[in-house]
Amino acid sequence: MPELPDVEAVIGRIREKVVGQRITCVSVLDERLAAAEPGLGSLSGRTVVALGRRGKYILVSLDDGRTVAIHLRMTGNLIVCNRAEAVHRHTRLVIGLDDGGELRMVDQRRLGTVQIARDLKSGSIPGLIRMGPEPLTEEFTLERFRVRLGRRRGMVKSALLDQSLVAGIGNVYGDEILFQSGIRPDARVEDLGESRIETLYDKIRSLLQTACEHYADLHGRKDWFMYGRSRGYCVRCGGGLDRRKIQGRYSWFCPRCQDG
DNA sequence: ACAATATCCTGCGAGC
DNA sequence: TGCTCGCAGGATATTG
Repeated sequence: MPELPDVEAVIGRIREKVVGQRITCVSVLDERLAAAEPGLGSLSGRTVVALGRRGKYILVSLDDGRTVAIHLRMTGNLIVCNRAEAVHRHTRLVIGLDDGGELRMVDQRRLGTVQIARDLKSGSIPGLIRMGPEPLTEEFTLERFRVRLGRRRGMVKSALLDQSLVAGIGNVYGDEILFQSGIRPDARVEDLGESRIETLYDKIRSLLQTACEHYADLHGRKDWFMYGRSRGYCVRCGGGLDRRKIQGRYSWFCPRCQDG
């Protein structure tokens, strides 16, 4: 489920209940998770000093300088609840907290990952090494976007899904951004032209910003492409949507409203 | 360099 | 009822 705004929402929901807490115990309920990161038990006794985000990664900073990088992939979620509460069927990791609460990672499809880095900058988390600029910060400038986009070819949707170009965009927000920009997902990057590149840049920023700010109301936004996408029609012209498989997943678009 | 495909997983609804 | 198929808001490796 999570793209940049979703990851932000998860962090916002749990931050106050986690930061400042000392970890009392760790139990890994999924063998693959345990095998991929054998050091999870060593988190016991440490205190969480901060919660952050890089791309779609949730970064948990500890008092010993280490960072736990959590990626929720398709179905992952983080919740904080009292230890007395029943453990949901798909719970893969439980981190006990000082105050009697528990941070739980729930992930139906088990594609989510948890990795511990001794030092975030050491490059021990492969997915973070070539992570592109954060779209909602000043490091993501039009100029930088233009240059990086200019160096590549192929379909625009592929470019948006590439985390090394811009961090945090996924399949759904990618479609939304392209709809707002009036650009087809299978348009070629090399054919875009200056004005469309600028539009794309603006929409990436404005859309992600709006989605983060009004995250709770997103479901009811009937003027969003996402709303019509799940129903197969265009929220602007009312016509039927087309879809095309790009990067192994479907991109939805309106053939009338997205011409470029 | 890019595109298509397979892979990692589970579960849901559609269609037979 | 039960089966198979396609699909799901992700990332990566491999092959053409």
